[in-house]
Amino acid sequence: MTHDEATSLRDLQCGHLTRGDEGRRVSVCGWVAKRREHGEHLVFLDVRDWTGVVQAVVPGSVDVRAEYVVRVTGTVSARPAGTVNERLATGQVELTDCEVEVLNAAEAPPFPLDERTEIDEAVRLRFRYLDLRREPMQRSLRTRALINRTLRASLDAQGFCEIETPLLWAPTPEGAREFVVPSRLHPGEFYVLPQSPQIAKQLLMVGGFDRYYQIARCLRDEDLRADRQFEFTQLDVEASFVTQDDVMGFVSRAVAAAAQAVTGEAPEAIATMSWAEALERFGTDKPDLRFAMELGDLTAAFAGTGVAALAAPCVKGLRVPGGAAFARSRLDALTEQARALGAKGLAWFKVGEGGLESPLARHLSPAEAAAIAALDAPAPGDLVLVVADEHDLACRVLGALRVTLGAPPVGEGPYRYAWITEFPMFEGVDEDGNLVAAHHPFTMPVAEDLERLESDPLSVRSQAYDLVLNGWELGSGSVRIHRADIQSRVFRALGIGEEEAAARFGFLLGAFRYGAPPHAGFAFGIDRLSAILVGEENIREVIAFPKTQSGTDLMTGAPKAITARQLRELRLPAPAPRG
RNA sequence: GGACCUGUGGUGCAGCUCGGAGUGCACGCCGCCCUGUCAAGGCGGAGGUCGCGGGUUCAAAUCCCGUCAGGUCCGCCA
Repeated sequence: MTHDEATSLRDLQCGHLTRGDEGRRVSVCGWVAKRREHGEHLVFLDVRDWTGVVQAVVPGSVDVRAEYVVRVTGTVSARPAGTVNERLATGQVELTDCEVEVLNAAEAPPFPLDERTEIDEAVRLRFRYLDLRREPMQRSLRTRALINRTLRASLDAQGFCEIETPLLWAPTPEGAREFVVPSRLHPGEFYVLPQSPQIAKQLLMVGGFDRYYQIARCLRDEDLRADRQFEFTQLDVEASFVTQDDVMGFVSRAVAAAAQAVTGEAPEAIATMSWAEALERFGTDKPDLRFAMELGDLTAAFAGTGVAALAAPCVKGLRVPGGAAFARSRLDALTEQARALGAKGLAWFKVGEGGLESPLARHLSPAEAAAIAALDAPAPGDLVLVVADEHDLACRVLGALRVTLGAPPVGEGPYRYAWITEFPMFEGVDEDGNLVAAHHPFTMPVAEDLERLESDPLSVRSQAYDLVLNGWELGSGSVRIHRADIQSRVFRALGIGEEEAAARFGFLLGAFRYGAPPHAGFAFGIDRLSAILVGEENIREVIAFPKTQSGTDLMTGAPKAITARQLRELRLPAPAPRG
């Protein structure tokens, strides 16, 4: 305890009473967790605050029940022999000769606030203020606060300056769908809420703040998931006169400090892997390194194969330990999943003592069968899944099956971090035939690839890097383009004309004409890091007031209609009825 | 936009496959009893449009169709 927990109403918090306080007459405040009545002359009250529970012994009846807010004044006493409760942190002591002051009565809560009962999440969200009173939410949000202040301390110590940036920003249509805010003073015109402080922080670099950070709220009007809310929080970092390695160092130190603060253990040094290697070995750009099951390459073995289903530019295999025992229905489900991901099919081979068992087995040449049987670390009783297709698709399909078959829950240790580097500059081509930026259009290409920007753009790598933890993308960053000539070439490659660039990012490009330093940055999701470090698989568990998957708030009822007057002031037409 | 899972007193479940009276369990709630309990105990009681609508059937919590809500995922998330 670094602060004085006493207030005008209390001397100690409930969970902090110990034998050392014996004999003191003290007051505690909290909620009644439990009442155990033994007739007119003896009542036990468990009084709870976030630090824990203490037993109060009341000589006589007392008119309280669960969740009443009380101030209890009593004498800290060692419990009589035989009544010590080992399961309670304060179980050596109790408050005796108690006077109970009811600070507020309470109705019976809609669900029990103990930890034993799993409550439907919709009910928890409707009564979130009660859910927050429960121990798991207390632990999650307080751990998140610890992460926040550890990140701040680390970046402060590394010479970073915390700066806030606007929530009301200008529309820059690109990337994620933006939340729109109508302007009252300028009818018909709009602010947008920032998807991230990306452009603002680059302007801070031009402004001479050579190490900036912010714990920033970001807003994206995209569909929600277990790891995605409309609004989420990023540790946003940008620095000048740095390289990719400098930024990765800053972030690695901050994340390591936060992880150590929570788990008590320093994470091992974060491995670095190229995007190409991650795709080749794990079939994804966010590999879960907690388990093996790496993809194997069978392309050479199947070059010129006679099996039509396996004739493709790329043949990849995945060994599933013990998978030979899978029922046909399970194999069918895997095949279904592979098809849903875009594969034409999924070939499976059960590895038995006597050879391969599969509908395709008798069509294989001996060399092909041997290659499958030898894949990875072969053992009888395994299953080998094979996808033959274009290279990236084959890898991604098996990468997804690898996670389905092998990944533990994300919040389950150990924690395995990885830096993924050398991303492709462009993801592919959109409907109009223009290249699509893999990161964002201000990302610097790898220097030695720059000469191919026009001739072979899809082969150009970028100086972008992701931080991955247990198969979740924590965040990403890049070295930014600070030179107008390179920026023009990238815009041109993306099909963004000079006029369009000026309209969208004019103020940024203008700023870059007045001496932009070389700079680079990163941003990672504090919601995701917090969820993983507290052992949850869903970021709603580390957010005080989250939205449902359909974007509603079950407690406030948001979103809601606004009044006709509000609409008039904003010069917005009343919306047409739904349907 | 799409796929799948879930919905039964305040809470958590069972019942649904194979239709037969809202049947059951635990917690909570209300009343009474109880001087060392701590998931206290004992006795009694209240509490349900089985998410909603339609269909099949002599009969629907159960089968079928639709719909709403919550969740997981695909698309989307530079």
